[in-house]
Amino acid sequence: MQATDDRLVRVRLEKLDALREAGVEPYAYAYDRTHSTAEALAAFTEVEESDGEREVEVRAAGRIVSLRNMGKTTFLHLADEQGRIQLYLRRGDLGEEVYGLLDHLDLGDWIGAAGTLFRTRTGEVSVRAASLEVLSKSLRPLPLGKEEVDEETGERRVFSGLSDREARYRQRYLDLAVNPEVREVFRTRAAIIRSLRAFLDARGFLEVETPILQPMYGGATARPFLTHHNALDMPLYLRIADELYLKRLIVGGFERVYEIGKDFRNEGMSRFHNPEFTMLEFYAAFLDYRGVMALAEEMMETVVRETTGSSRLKIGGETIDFSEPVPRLALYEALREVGGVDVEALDDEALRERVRRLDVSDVGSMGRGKLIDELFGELVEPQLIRPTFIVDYPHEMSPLAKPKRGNAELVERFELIMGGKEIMNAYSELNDPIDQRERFVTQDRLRAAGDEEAAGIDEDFVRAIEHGMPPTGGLGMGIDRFVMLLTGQPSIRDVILFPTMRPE
RNA sequence: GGGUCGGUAGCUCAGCUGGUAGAGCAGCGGACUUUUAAUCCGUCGGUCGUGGGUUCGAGUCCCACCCGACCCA
Repeated sequence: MQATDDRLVRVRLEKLDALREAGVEPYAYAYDRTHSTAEALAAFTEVEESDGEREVEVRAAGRIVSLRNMGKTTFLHLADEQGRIQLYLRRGDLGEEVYGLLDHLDLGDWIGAAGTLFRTRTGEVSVRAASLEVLSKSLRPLPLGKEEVDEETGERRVFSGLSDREARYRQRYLDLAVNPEVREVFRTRAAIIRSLRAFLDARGFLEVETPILQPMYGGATARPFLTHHNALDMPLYLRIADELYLKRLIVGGFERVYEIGKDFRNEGMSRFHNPEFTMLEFYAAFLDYRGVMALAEEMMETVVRETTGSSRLKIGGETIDFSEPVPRLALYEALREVGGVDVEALDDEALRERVRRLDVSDVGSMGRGKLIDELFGELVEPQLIRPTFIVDYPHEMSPLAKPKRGNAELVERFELIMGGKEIMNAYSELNDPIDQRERFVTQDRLRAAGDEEAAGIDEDFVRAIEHGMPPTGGLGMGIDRFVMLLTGQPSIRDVILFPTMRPE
């Protein structure tokens, strides 16, 4: 296994030496590029369509991704970030010495070439090279697949290549280098985040950064990662949510704040869960959850349109038009109509029994809120492919949300479910410090009773809102899952550049 | 944590009921001055995930473990 690897590397090391002996530095410092491959192709087409006479000179640089040596002539493809262009090299043009460098070049090497553009007999726009420079010699083979472009459909068919998922995640550089469509996913991811920022910035939100290392965790129900600060000799947690710090900023007088950053949850991994993931949270003074919902709806439509070019998007086989209003459905109603369970008609024990039937572990320790959450997750969520706002959650499940006006059993909260998964979570933020303290105390009791997901009492947070927090609406959104939906990727690992893996 | 599937050459894969490992691509040598999955001739390359076991003989059967994918908790 290692043997072939070593042999391939050795051959390339020999070529490296050969280049140096020929007086060529195989690791260049810079290259004066005039055109990207895409720009070169565009420039040629432009000339061709106008006068058709003028010669176009280009200096292009990239990685060798295909190589066809025909003796005194060589064809190769040079790939840069956005595309590729063919190079046509002739011994007669380059001279013995420069053409001879090709003997020491391989797939995967970075080179720069200058020359004029022309169209080959078979119609491909190519660079007829007048000079050639080695920019970086590769010592390991890239798992490049051969590919064929279908003349009629323009579709690329790749033969071989890198498809092993484990290798793709562990050595993402190879995945990116060899599979251009993977680069596209991450470009779209960046565009989505840019679009979210622009949306919030334009509406008066201030982007802030709050601590990732926290002396106590909170703002969500999840198990945290624990670390230790040596100089202070104290435990620190990696945050599970930004919420409690962002609301402190609302107390401080910033009326609209948001943060996009990593949260960390020490839980199982799956197609939808990575231990570290990216979350957007925003808080806006003077809005309740209805105001947040309106904003969320507009934000979603804007981002979908800006990043996919259309407000229509295909999710789970259905075409969804994000310019249409998102339907709202009360949680209990959803459970009744979609899940077929009338939660309100069941007492705690009957509810527990109903959940037990779903084959859920640890039913015994679950409170009513958690039981309802389980039922929803099992029976309703997977069926909600089209975006749907689920509203009005039980009080018990939401220790940071305001009671619902007219029904103190419920809180003013909504989740956006889409593609069968929770994407957003929002509420009218609890700003009554006395109520907040009581909720924390209840949570603390659950924790003492063995609920590892329940948080403790954050005294400083209570103290902060004792100083007065205006009515505020807040929202959290899982960026990774949102990107999955917008890019059609089946696993969260396909939208995280370096997903968490066990060591090799 | 449980179930299913997978881990064989650098990459992508084949290897039937156990008989001592193969292809394509990449590599190496050669031919070829408009090729494009270039072609043609020749050639190198493997502790078959790891460790045990069964057997005259294990990539193949059994056990344990490691890594991954998918499904379930």
